[in-house]
Amino acid sequence: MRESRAGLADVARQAGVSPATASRVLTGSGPASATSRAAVLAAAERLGYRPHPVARQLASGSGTRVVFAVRDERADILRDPFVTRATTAIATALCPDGLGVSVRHLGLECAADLDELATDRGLAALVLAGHDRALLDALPPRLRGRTAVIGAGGTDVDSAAGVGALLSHLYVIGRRRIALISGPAWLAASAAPVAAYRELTRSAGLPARVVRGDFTSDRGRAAARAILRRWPDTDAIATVSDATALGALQALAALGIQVPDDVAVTGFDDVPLAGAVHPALSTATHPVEEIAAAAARRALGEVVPTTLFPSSPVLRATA
Amino acid sequence: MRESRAGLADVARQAGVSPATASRVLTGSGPASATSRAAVLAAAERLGYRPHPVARQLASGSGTRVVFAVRDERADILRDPFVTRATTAIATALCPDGLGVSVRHLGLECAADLDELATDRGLAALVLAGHDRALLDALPPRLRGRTAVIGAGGTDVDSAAGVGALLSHLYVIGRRRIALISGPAWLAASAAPVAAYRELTRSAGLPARVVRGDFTSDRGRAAARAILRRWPDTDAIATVSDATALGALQALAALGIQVPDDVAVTGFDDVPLAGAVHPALSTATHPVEEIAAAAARRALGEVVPTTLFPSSPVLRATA
DNA sequence: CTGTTAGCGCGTTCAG
DNA sequence: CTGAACGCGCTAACAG
Repeated sequence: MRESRAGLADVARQAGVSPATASRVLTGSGPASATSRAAVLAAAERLGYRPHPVARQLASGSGTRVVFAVRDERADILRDPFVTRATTAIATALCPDGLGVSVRHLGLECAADLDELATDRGLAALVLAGHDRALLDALPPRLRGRTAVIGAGGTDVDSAAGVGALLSHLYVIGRRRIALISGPAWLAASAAPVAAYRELTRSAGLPARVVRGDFTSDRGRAAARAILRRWPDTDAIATVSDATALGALQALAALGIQVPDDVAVTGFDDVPLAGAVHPALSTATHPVEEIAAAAARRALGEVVPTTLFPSSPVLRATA
Repeated sequence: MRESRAGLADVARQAGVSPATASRVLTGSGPASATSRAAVLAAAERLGYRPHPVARQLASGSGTRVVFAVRDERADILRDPFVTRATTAIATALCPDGLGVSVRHLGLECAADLDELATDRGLAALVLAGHDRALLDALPPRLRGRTAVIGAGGTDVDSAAGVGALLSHLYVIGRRRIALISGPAWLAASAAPVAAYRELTRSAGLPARVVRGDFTSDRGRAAARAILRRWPDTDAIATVSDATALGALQALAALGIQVPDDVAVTGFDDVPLAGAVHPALSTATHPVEEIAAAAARRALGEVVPTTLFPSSPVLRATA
């Protein structure tokens, strides 16, 4: 293996053109005759040319890192399975491009942090999670066009359809008194699943039983207890997060209630070990890796078709 | 808010010194008189100076990203809770430094990949997971001193002590026929827990029952079944991964065996939802965030005291 | 201890 | 379509 460095200058010399031309060919920006293009490409190939990412970024003014900013009340959201999985997905997708990811927690009030991020000269793009419509509109100009939203708060996954499918399933297996543990109030995206729920209960003439949750298992536990205290005949509990569902499962077990015989339970997200618990959790799965990678590319300015990713039910044992 | 950029030159001018001096003060490298130091610091503060990470990295020759390379047979190890959590921890720790992290999967045979990483000019440091002694010794020279090892395969956490503590606990609560589901054979670090196990069983005169696992819940399920088939009187199953333990729990439930009454179970790692399952998993917890951050800093050349991080038992319901 | 002089490796104006 | 400059913002050698 050669002594590592083959610079753009080397390539240009080998190809018999100027560095400028070589640059144009290799970055695909700017005109170049077929002849010189071929020569440059060949030379680059032969020399095993690998552009120096740092130099390129300095010259072009683009940054070197994508920041993944997660907005939530709690700082330990950074341990959340969805967040860690998305982070890794972005970090994996960007590896070939020589870009890295930084993660940052943002409190609910984060305008100042966004301003600070806007002045970060090393920032190539921003991926936001847990966001609110208002904040997106108030995004600093420098961040506009370099930002993509992901996950809860985003519009990337068809969560209404996912929750809807799970609810339908509960109905199909005969459940008629279905309760819902929803998402936190501050999250705009919490509305869609609730709407889907109200739609079903209204059209099927079922009672509406909604308790607010917050994506934690503790809240799931408490919410499940509250539901059964208030509506003892509940025969199914739908949630919008696996953690919540697991908490609910714990509460039910403690009360000696059989799952799914007495009460069916559904989660949402399909966390890595959702299928490994007993009884195995029925939930909705999402292509988190693809979603995160697509968001990162879009934030970087690539034109990625804005597909609404599917939310597919995974029926295991709890429902 | 000012028009964003305050360059080193501006700071130097304001402070009445040369850019070089300003640089020396701000990077802490090189001599500087108390007078000019104060002046520079004050000017930087006043101007809200934020160094341009990319320029700095180009000039100093350091890279912009830390690569987190995970070696494993399966590519979906990148979805493993430990890996995703470590990734996020590194990405969080590096954010203030303007550095990002890239993740990459490495097969068991990865010498070529390491060579390629060695020629990556954007690479600031390498964090390795799932590594073998031999590979570390064969590390390309360019990577030497820029690499740190983490997690399974590393020597950062006192896993022998953690497993030992869990095993002792099982003994203390009266278990006398304890089986162990170990780690995969190719991982050097799999040896320590097994050694701790053999130590206990030998000194306490207990039967040794070891079955090989691989950190997956599927294997945990199969291994638990095998254990009970072969040694029906087993009253405890210790594992070296929470996923494995959850799989074992599923198998036990399917067999109608009560946990922990009939068989106690212990995991290892304390994955995010380990306490949210029912029965709540007893396991050993590790400061993954600190471990990962420390590894990243060490890889970057910072002198981080080489502490052996603790592996602390968390006794919940399964043992 | 400090200022001056050179680059780091590449993108990007401009003439031609 | 191409080449010659210049500059990104900062650090690293050297002299002084």
